Amino acid sequence: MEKTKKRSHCPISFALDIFGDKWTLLIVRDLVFTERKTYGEFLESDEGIATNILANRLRLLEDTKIVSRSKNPNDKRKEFYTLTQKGLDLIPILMEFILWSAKHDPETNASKEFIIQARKIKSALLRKTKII
Amino acid sequence: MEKTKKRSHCPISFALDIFGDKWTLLIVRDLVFTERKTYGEFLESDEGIATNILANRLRLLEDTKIVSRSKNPNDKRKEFYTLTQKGLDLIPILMEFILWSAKHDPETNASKEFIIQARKIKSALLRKTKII
DNA sequence: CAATATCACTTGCATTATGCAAGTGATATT
DNA sequence: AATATCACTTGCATAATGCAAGTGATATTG
Repeated sequence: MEKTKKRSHCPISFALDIFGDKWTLLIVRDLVFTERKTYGEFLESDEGIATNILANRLRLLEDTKIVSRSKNPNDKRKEFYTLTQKGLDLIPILMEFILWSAKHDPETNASKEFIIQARKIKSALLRKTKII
Repeated sequence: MEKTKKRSHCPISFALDIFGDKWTLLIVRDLVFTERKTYGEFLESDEGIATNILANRLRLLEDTKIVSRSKNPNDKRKEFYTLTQKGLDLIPILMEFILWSAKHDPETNASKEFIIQARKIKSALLRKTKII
């Protein structure tokens, strides 16, 4: 899989070249919102990523410096994956995904309280800046 | 192409089921940030989408109520595509994509002024809500 | 300490999606 | 009436994905 070719330097196209697929941001989601941090734990996520795809995406995330890996000193078979700053910078994107889906998926799992808090932040901002 | 199957009701997975690919959000980008609104105009975008993929994605965007189409009364060969409210609600996601890429692509095309303004909005918010 | 289990992958192969070029049918222009 | 344009569709080659069965290194168990 060739994920390194850039189609243009449009910032949206640049981002999609890296995480324009159905799996990459789910790994980032697991790193942000769950305790999952090893290969085996990512495999257990509900969506059921295939083993080869997971290995491929972890390599791409590492190549693009979104995650870094380190061996667990207590069990040298295990690798811990953690987000770099570049990866942490994806959190606002994830937040907007969540807000959009919470609004447009009638069966969303997103917790009401989470959405209320996230929306409050945004509306406070919009009032302050008089954009709307 | 089957884009209607939901893998889970995780809001991030729900969003990725719809626009977790390299093309869908580029069409939305064109509708938001450019004057492009017909099939032929989308084809001209720099990234070079294939004709069959464009047709497929426009159908999916229509099926998911993100865009709607209407015939041009002056030239009945032409279809105009426009964003619904659900499609307009994607703008914050696009904005976060732009901010992320502007930060992490050293060769980004994103205009400095645009980024400065977009960042101001966000930092005003963060100060106000004392999140950081 | 030998046998077995676990972990993080890789490999092979079938299925599905994408990319490219060449149509096609309806409408518009010359 | 002939040709051009528009929004697609079709066919086929190539690439990505999904699934099941390995593999090699380290850990655990009897």
